[in-house]
Amino acid sequence: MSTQERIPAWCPGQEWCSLTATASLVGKKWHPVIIHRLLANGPLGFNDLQEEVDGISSKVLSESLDDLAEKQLVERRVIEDKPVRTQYRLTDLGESLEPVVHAMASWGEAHLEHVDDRDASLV
Amino acid sequence: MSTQERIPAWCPGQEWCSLTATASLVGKKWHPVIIHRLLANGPLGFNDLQEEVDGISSKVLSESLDDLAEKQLVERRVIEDKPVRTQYRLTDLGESLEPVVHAMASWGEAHLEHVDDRDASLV
DNA sequence: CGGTATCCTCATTGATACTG
DNA sequence: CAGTATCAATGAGGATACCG
Repeated sequence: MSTQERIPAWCPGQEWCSLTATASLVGKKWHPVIIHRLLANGPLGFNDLQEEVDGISSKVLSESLDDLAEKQLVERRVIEDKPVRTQYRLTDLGESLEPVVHAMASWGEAHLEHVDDRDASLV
Repeated sequence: MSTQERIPAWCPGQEWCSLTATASLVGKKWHPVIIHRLLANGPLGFNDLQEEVDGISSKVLSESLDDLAEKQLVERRVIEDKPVRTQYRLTDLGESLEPVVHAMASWGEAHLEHVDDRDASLV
């Protein structure tokens, strides 16, 4: 994979390029959740993962996993038993996102929870 | 602002809700950059901010700031001099995102830089 | 079980121009 | 300086169905 795909073309070499590049990974709707689930529950099959990430369609999950695999954050491993199984696991690079995902989750818990105090009708 | 807008409706009360909620703030293309610039360079006027965030159109900057203000991460302050000036600054809630933005920027620097070693034609 | 293939809708972005 | 208006383009996401 080339830099072109990792560093967006419109990013004009600023100080914050790496920030937006990270956002383009972690900012996708389902990517942080998928990473979070794989961090928590180890390697998972496709359908297991779909249940973990409740609400995602198989199409979007498939596309997300393709994207994550292309970015070398997730590794797809086919187990050649019968019936054939598939496992998705984080690569080392993917696991290295743990602090980022953790920071995001922590912030959400700390700062969105007290919003619920004002309007606890949901959640 | 109600919980409905902060916690996405499709988020089924899972463990990772707060994660996706954070992602919906920090995952927007320009939001982390705007926050980063405001963290680094204090209060800024509209046009100053547009220069800091090189490449953003005034329309998108305006919309992003509206969004950030609505989420109480950024405060808009009109200075009633002549000519009228505007200042955008982070709220306390906005500043509390510093660890998240920092984690994202650090990860990007640490893990995208060595990609450039393989293809240093850009950046 | 582990996906593709369609089709559709809506959100986001961008370019450009214009205003008080 | 600080935006708004308009319009076009893109693409992410969702619903559903189907396949080996």
